[in-house]
Amino acid sequence: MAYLYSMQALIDYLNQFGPVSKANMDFLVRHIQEKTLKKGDHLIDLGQPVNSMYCIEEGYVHCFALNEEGEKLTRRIEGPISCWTVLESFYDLEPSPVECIALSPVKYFELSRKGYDAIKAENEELNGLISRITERLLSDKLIATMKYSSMTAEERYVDMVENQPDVVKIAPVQALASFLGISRETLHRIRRKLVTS
Amino acid sequence: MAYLYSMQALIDYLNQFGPVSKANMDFLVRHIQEKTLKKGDHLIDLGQPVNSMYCIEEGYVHCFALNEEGEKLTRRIEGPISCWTVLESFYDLEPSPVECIALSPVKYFELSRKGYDAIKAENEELNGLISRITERLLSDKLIATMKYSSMTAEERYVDMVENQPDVVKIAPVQALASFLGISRETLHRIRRKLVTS
DNA sequence: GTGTTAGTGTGTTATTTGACACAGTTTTTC
DNA sequence: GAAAAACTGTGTCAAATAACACACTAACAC
Repeated sequence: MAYLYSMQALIDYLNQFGPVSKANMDFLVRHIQEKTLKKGDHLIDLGQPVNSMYCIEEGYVHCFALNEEGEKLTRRIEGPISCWTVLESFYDLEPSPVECIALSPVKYFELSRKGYDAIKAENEELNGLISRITERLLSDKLIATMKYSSMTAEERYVDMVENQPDVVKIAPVQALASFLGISRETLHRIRRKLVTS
Repeated sequence: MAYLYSMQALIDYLNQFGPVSKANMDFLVRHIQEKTLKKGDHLIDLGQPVNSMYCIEEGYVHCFALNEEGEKLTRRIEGPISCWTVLESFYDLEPSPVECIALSPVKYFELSRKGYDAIKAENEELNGLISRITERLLSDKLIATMKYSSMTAEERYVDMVENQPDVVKIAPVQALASFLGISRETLHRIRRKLVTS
């Protein structure tokens, strides 16, 4: 069985997490769907349960909650290539507190909860792989979040410019500012200061 | 085999995460040590690798990093009863970026990495239990951290007063302020405002 | 117990930030 | 491709915050 080029990228990504037999990888991949979004399409709607995990292959999605005034509070801007979901909804079967919309044309992989459960139940090697991936993704995200929380907005912005330059380029200033926890004016001041210094 | 009363509390805590046979629970518990700290004792030293997971049974520990000026930046204040460790050190075998010191007399349980690995390797039920616990603790912590990051310092303080009143009582104002990401003066203003209103 | 140190309450001042305003630009829509 | 909508840059001003200063209190060491 040969894979589409794009699926091969996902397989390479998954193989990072430890050895898996060809048969098991085939089983896993059969549960994953490749989908696309046009700019502005909704990946996740506010208030709907999130029953899938996602892995962006191309493009970016903007995930945000809404405050009382209807302003978008950016939770994350996801791009290639990492697996993610809306944790509080996926794990606790709650309605999603966030809305996710494509900022650009997007190609992504989707694994439903049903597929996720089937893979975990299939055999020991797959169960172990999924556990390792889940733990690694959760702990990396937590470490990154804690690191970010002890930095100033300016330090976080500089970190993003260095580590996620594509996100900084493509994301609307308002979304970026909201993600950094500051107003767009303050982000503007930071940018002005950084270019002149 | 009868357990000490205190160990029974830990067993009850672990049983929340799913059914485990008596034999397996015995096996698990044999790898856990109960220890104590006096106020001011170091649980984790800065720069040392963290090779254990902890579960506080009584008392509180203060975990903090130091900035360039040598000021303590509070990362967490841990009390009964939850399992935790210094993730970035435990998972990546790095030197600990934080120091953990007892704020009061402390009784705690310790599970070494060696014990952790032995339990995971013992059999399927224990491996599954450890995975479920790890995933649940990581995802809960991540959800809480993300929730906190979208709140103001005042909202976070009110949340702590409601959900962790003991921590608010026992923690030094400076540590609490640092945890909330504000100066001790600002925390003082928030407190004054809340009592008078 | 007494001196020393660490921690706390609170006022004043300087800095930073957000809110607002508005013109200029880009993107969408028909 | 013209009109509308959304977004961005930038100045002014008001509010919030950190920095500083210092008196006061609690904890600790001897």
